[in-house]
Parts: sequence; C-alpha cells; structure tokens
Amino acid sequence: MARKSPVASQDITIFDVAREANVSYSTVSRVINNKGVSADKRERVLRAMAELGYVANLQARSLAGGKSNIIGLLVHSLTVEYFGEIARGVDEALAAVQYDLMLYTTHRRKGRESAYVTKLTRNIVDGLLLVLPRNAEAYLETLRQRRFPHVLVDHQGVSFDVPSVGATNWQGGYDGTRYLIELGHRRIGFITGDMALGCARDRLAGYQQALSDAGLPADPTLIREGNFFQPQGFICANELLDLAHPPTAIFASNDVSAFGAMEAVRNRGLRIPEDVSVLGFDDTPQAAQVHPTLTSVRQPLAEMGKTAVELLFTYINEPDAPVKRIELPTELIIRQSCQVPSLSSLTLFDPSR
Amino acid sequence: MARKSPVASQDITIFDVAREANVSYSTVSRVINNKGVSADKRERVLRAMAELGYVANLQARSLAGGKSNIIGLLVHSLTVEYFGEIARGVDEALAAVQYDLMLYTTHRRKGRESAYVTKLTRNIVDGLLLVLPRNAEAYLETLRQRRFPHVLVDHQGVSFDVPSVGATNWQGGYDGTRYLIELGHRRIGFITGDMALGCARDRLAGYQQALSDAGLPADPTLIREGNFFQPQGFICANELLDLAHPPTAIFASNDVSAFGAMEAVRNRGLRIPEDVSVLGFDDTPQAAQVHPTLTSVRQPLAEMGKTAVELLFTYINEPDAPVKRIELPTELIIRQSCQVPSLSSLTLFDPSR
DNA sequence: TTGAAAGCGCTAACAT
DNA sequence: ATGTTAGCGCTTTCAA
Repeated sequence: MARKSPVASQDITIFDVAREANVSYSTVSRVINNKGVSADKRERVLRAMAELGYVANLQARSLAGGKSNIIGLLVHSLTVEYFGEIARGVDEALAAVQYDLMLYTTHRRKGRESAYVTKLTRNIVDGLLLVLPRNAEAYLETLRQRRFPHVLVDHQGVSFDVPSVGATNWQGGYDGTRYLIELGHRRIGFITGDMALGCARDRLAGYQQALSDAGLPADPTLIREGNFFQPQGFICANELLDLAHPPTAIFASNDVSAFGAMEAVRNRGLRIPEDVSVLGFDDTPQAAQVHPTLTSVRQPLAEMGKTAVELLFTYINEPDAPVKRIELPTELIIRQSCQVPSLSSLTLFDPSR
Repeated sequence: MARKSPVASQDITIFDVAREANVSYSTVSRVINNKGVSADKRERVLRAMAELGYVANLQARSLAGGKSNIIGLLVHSLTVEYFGEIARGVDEALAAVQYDLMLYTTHRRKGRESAYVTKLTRNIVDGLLLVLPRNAEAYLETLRQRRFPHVLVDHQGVSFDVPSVGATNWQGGYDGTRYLIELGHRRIGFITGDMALGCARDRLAGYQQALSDAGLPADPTLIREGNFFQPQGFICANELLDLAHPPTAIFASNDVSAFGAMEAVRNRGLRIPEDVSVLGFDDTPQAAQVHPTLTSVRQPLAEMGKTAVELLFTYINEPDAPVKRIELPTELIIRQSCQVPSLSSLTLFDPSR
C-alpha cells in the first residue's frame, strides 16, 4: 500500500505549508505548537494553512513525542444509561479542548486486563479514564508503575490511593432516607446495588445511619440485595411487598432498580406514591420521563465525567501531581414518586388486593 | 518532552525484539504482519516478543503506511440505549479482529461536519461507521470523494447510493400491525418516530399497508406524530386514549415510545394487555425487563453493528468494492403486552374509570 | 527567532 | 527468505 489515501493532492503536510508560506517547516511546527515565532511569519503560516486546508496528522505528532490529543475511556458496558451520561460529560469536556476519545471495553480481554492496559499505554492515548472498574488492582498497578496518567470514575475500595472522581454516596443514601423519614415513613425498604462495589456499600451505610439517627429500628428484612438491574429491583420490591408488615416506601440504590420496583408496586394494583413511595438514585434522564416522575438522589454523572477529564489533564500536564480523590455532591431531586404515607398504607395492607 | 513514557526500559521496540531473536528487524516486522518467514526464525521472534513483552506501536504502524487497526464510530448521542446496542455489536466484531474504536459525536461541530470528517479521514482511523446520521449529505460527499471506507447504519433517504446497513422497517411495521389485526384488533393506534428519518416513515408505511390489506379503514386520527422519545410517547398515547372511539391497541415506532404509552395506559387505571395492547419496535434489552414484558418488533441492533463492521472491512480491503445496502430482517418478538381485545375494551370505554 | 538535522517505531520497497 | 534502506509527518534538539 503506497499511500493511505489515494487522493494524494489532499494530503497536505507541514512541508507544503512551509513552502507556501516561505518558511522552514520547523517554523510551521512552532506555529502549530504555539512556540515563539515572529508575528509576521506566524501570520503567513496561518494563512497558508487555511488556504491549503492543512490538517495535522496525529500519528506523526504522537510518534514524534508530542501529544496525541486522544484520551481513552475504559468501560465494561455500553448499554447502560449510567455510562452514557458519564461519557457525555467526558465528551463535552474533551470537545472543549479539541481532544478525541477512544473507547475501550473491558469485557474484551477477561483476565488479561493488565496486558490490555499496557497495550493502551503504549499506544495512542495521552491518558486513560476508567469508569467503575471491577478488579482494577491488576492494571492500576501497571498504570501507576508506568506513571501513565489515569483517573477512575466512581470507584472506591482499592487498597491504595488512586486518582478518582466519585459522588458522595454515603451522604446520598443518608439524605434520601432522611427525606422519607421526614415525610413520615417508618418502615423503609432498601434495595441495594451490587455489593461488590464501594458505591453500593456506601449508599446502604448512609441509609442505615439515617435510620439509626432517627431512632428507627434496623430491620434486616427491609434490606434486599439487588444488583443495579431492573429485574432484580422488581424481585426485591416484590419480596418487600410480600412481607407481613411491608414498607410504606422503597429506596432503590439506583434508578433502574427503582423502575423495577415501580413496576412491582403497580403490578399489584398499588399506586405510586399514594400507596407506596419509591425513591431512586442516580437521577438518570429517564427518571424525569417516567410517570409518576421518579424522585431520586442525583449523582452528577455528566459532571463527574467532566471533572474526571479535568483531573486527568492535571496528570497529563504534571505527571507528578499528587494523587487526588474528588467527591461531587449528591442532591435529592424531588419529583412525584414519594409522598406522606397514607393512613391506609400504614394500617390496612392487602397484597392480594 | 523527551519520551512519552519515562520508564524507557518498558518501551520495547521491534528493534529490541530483533536483537533478542538475532534477526534483522524487518524480519520481526514480517512476523508481525504474517509475511513469509522461516518457521525457525518466526519461532525465535515470537519467543523474544513474549519474553520482552513487546507491544506494537500503532502510531508508527499507521504512519508508515500500514493500518491503524482503529475504526471510527460517529454517533450523535451516547445516552440512547439504541446506540449502545449497536455499539455493542460493533465492539464485538472489532474485538474479534483486534481492532479498536474511536468514538466521535456529531453534535460537537455543528455545521462543520464536513471539515470534521476530513480531519477524521486524515487521521488515525482505517474506516468510519456513521450511525443514524442526520444531514449526512455534506460529509458523505467528502467521504466518497476521498474514497475513504465508510458505512452508514440505519439510514435511508440520501439522494445517492451509499454503503449502508439497516433493517426491514417497512416489513416490521407491516408484521407488527398484522399481528395486532390477527389478534382481533380493529382500531390500532400508531405513534410514529421522528418523521425526518427514513426508518420512521417506512414503519408507518408498513402499518398503513397492513391496515389496507386487511380491508381496515385508514383513520388518520389514529396516527400520532412522535419523536422516538418517551415523553412524546406518553402524550401521543394519551391523545389516542382520549378519542371518542379509542384504539384497543397501540403500536409505537420504538420501545422507548412504547414505554411512554404503557405509562399513559396505566396512568388511567387501564391494564396492559387486558384493556389496551401495546406493541413496540426495536426490542431493546429493556423490553424484556418491564412488566408486562413488551411485545416488540425486533430490530437486530447488535447484529446491524456487526454487519456494518464486516461491510466496512470489505471497503477497507477493497476500496473499489461496489456500494452495497444490507437490510437485516426484523422479527416480531411476542411477549406479554398484547392480547386479544377484551369485549369490554371493544365496547365500553370509560377513561375516567 | 529561525533553519537544519536527527529521530519517534514502523512498513514496504529494494536488494541480495 | 532475509537484510538494507528509505521514508511516513511530525517534534525537538542543536546551531546559527
């Protein structure tokens, strides 16, 4: 293969620009990189670039030791709305600084993550964002050793310090629970997330603390282990509603679980929020689109993505900047799915209806 | 910046491998590219690569005229499940051939798509996948002129032939409607998609044809213009249910709209499917997770992604392969949300209940 | 400030 | 089959 593009005339290089502008090609490079160049020459180069329609070749820049202006985003799934929101924030932050995005999925190389990550660092990207990684220890060590810029999004519980951006999950769990308590709920069901994840554990801990602070009993039957997916939310909610003394409110550890819970409630002919209140976590876009709209503890997902990008850039620019963990505040977004428990839901309760 | 990685010892090049294996470094290159090398030397090279932990540098390969093993995926949104499914298929097909993925979003460069696409073609990717592009004419022309490998996913209605992969939308609309007719429905509401998109128009046309073939009247009040989003599905369904003579079934042009319709139905205390049947389109993963599970015309999204990758590779390998449009079959996935219309829903109908 | 020259790691002629 | 050589387009010394 001689040339990548058969239309050679369209492949304008720094050299063509130099000739057109009547300067050496290193001067053109300096203009591109904002190094010192006399105003006069800079002007000529800029004009030549515009005229010729010059576009920098990233591979060459990167090869020659410059930056590639690409960062990598490592996720394990593309089909979850949660990731989409984070990716949106990342993408926006990147667009602002003319960076592009490489997308990597972890499921590709089960058990060989470390080798995979090595490959990434050897290649195009200037830095790596890892979203909610499981078993990250293996490759985090590689990344750290290679002093390769990286930031985790929404991860906790690794044994050593690692640059990361997350949300105040404990506080979110606490605030959501307290809100329900203040509405008058006394029996509040809780559907956990995937307990292998720090964020899930923190949310549960917040719930438990709020209960305890309010002097409410910690009834373990009110806590059901979910996995952040809708069907499990449905199942857990059914279990809760089947209790001899069912809860008047259900707090799900994410919106998707909450949607499952909403279906379980409605499936029995019960109304939301009249008969049962439902509270979510995340505030994904869909929370505002369902009916009744879902009250949810907002996690600023897109902003987390954006913040992660910013943090990553500090490491790209200063590889020795101190390891930092940033926690963005959660916020309770009140919509329609929660209300004061009705008298009937507190006293009568006939699941068979 | 001297070296990209400060840990020089870890940057094993083809040269190091050559020395370790006692061959010239072009031999190593040949091994990497599966060119003719004697079994003996190939063996030595492979072992040296493993020992040293050699990882190819993509920029260099790409710069030197080889392939980058990266393809670009251009979407306009990351937050829609539909895209995630397609991306999943793309990602899987790519993983199989050791390709990586660059993600581009169109919204970044409003009105400058053409320049943006030029930049892409000048850079890293070997080919470009464009998912459901709007106003694609501008950059399609650029792509075609540069003879740059590209494939559209799920697009129709551009004025000239363009390589693309889609689904049999007309047939899907037809089949879904006929299924409802066969169940006994006579008044079938239809919520369209974004009518600017060919796929939305085709689905509607299929619906209309099925009605006509069954000798059923084409009642325009039963057709509501949606936009593929949930809130509009909710609104349209409400309008349909408000009719003096409401439909007994609602066919939404995608699952997300169908979810909105389901909520509208339930919101009035009506049951699905006893009182109103609801039919979706796409068969996104969520269709199987809601309750009742949603009967939907399946669009093989992941497979469309995979097929698009395969088609793209034919163009990468043979730039002059003929322009081809592939249509994958839709398939009706029967679940719980549709049934024979009940007598009550055909005769009595009291929205206030 | 500017130009010349030396690579970055690799592929693909070109020799042998 | 294998080694040698010349770039790919760029950044970055090094001189001037």
